[in-house]
Amino acid sequence: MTDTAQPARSHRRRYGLRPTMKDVAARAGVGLKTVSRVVNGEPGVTPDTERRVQEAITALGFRRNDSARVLRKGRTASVGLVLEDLADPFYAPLSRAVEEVARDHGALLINGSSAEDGDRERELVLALCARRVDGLVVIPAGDDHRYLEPEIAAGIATVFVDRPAARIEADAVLSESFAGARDGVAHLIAHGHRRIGFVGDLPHIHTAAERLRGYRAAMAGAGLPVDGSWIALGPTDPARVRADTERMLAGGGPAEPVTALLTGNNRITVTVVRVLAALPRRVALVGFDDFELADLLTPPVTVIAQEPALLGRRAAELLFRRLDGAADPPRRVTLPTRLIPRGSGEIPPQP
Amino acid sequence: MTDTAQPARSHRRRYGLRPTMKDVAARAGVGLKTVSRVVNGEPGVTPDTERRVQEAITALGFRRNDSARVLRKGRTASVGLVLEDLADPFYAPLSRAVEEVARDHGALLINGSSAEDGDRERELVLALCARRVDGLVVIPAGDDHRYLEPEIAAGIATVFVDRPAARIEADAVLSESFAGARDGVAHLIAHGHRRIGFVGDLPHIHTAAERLRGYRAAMAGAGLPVDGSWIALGPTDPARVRADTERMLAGGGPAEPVTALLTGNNRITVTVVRVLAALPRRVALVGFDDFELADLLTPPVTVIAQEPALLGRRAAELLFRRLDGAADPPRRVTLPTRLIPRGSGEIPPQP
DNA sequence: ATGAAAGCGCTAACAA
DNA sequence: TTGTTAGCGCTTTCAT
Repeated sequence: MTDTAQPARSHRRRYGLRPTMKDVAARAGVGLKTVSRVVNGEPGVTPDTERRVQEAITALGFRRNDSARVLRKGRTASVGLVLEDLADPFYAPLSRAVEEVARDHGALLINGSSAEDGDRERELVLALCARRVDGLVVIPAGDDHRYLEPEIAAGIATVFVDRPAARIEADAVLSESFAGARDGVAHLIAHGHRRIGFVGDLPHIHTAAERLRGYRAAMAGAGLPVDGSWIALGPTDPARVRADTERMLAGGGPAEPVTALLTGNNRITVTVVRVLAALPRRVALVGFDDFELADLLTPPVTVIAQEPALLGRRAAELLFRRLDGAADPPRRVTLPTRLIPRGSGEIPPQP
Repeated sequence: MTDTAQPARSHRRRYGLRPTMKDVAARAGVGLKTVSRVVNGEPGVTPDTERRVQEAITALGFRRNDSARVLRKGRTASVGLVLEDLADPFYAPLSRAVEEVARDHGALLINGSSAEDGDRERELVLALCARRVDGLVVIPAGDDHRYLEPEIAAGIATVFVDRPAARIEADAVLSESFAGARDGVAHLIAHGHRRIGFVGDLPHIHTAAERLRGYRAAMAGAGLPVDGSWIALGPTDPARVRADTERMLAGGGPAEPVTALLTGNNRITVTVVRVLAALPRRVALVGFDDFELADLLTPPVTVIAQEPALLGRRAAELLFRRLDGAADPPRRVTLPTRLIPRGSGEIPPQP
């Protein structure tokens, strides 16, 4: 028996009487390298030897230690994904798509939520780098990614998605936020609205800024003035959105209240839908991002749809292209959005 | 300069001119161990030496290689999560909660989707074990988890969540599927229904079987017969659910059509809501799992709510308790469900 | 306070 | 076909 000397091996982990290749080799009566060959399916082992090794493996419950393998080979066959919130219905399909592509390339996915906090993003990214993930897909929260420069220089491929990197050149896969928002507002204008509000995300977030720009462009393009009170930017949490929206709809200031709204993302849209549902007056609504059940609400919600799964897939594909050696300069891929009229965006202005 | 000899070091990774502690030590003019002390914040380094080491670290862009560290220390400070689908709105908060707890314990989360396929689950779990994750949280898809025995024996703590392990004793955190379904059906019966259908998941899935059992128990408890055509089990994909539901609502057989439905999970509920929305006749509905916007539909959907985030948190907490050495026998934690009446479950029977 | 040596479990290079 | 040796980058142990 090999495993009787337990107390003497106090340097092993508490539970960890993990057999190693050496143990397997001893048990099978072969050399270490032969075990390695069998475990990795390399050629040059007689069927008979292979069988004996396999037996030893199952008898001992051997499982190759990938940490050691990684240390030797340099590649971890894993990629990191850093996003804002795993539980956000917009990011869930994105992360699923990244996982799918990673799987096709034999890689595991390690992921973490930054909670929209730049410091936490940095901490997470660096932890992933310390683990030597082969590559990173990042939905950035921070506003300065120079901390990634040494990592990228050291060979950790990095692709940003949904928002571009700040202060460094890097691959990015984005949706057309500007054009999408502009088209959404133009759609409302085409339906007769002249006083249109925008409830958006924090302005330092790239997509939020772009969508605001799109909103302004559409208004300016139609020669419509924009009152300051028609724009409410802030965190996505429901209380803030609710308060801002109610304030905007109440009017009260010198300007008359808006008759239509553009919302900056799916979380905001859902909260605004709740506010509007409780309102006697009918207010038109176009929401950025599609969301489940939008078509079954009353009225069904008109949206500017992105394809989160496609964002994720494209980002991951680009990442693996880099890992395969593609060395052309950083590229920015942009995916179109699509306006889906469902009802809420076609409500005419009501006083 | 230290990094001029690039071509000679062909054994390094393509990009990977990663400085090591040795490089840092050379540059700072100190010993290797001193660098290790600084990097890990261990005591016994003069402020002056520490400063020199820090300078070398930033100058070289050094980042500790955690693979090597893991190899030495035995612990990876990471846990694995295997679930059915990252993008499922039920599992997203669960995985988020696991991540949160892991983070509190300084661990990273590695996760993968099994796509409800037992082989893929096994493959994923074993890949995670090979990476020597400290522990695993598993939403099982397979029906035999004996393959995990050597891993668990070797010290990889494992907690099952949402569904119990099959054919092994292991920790599990579950919702009360039986009682929840039974109460949901009892609710429909209390509102006058006598012909109630159940549209559920594949019967080999533990929760699906339990919910079916709950359905039957409630019907039997009220002395109501159950026609075979009132039960439709199968995969969650919309086409199947739609077809089965339409068939059930059409009646057509010897039994009269059902006047109310219990649906077995959130994905199924959403599809059934779509079917019912297109129907002239009003059919009562109670759905297992709460879902976003259920309260804004017409009618609002009565649900049996679980708390996915709590499931995840409890599972992760139990996992880390195990990792901290808790060695009591496997336990099964059960969380209650809550019936939330919103309208669809209170519709009286219509012929 | 600091460093030298050994070795974690594996793979690459080279013998036999 | 099979085995031996060196060493991946780090932590541990033990000297100094």
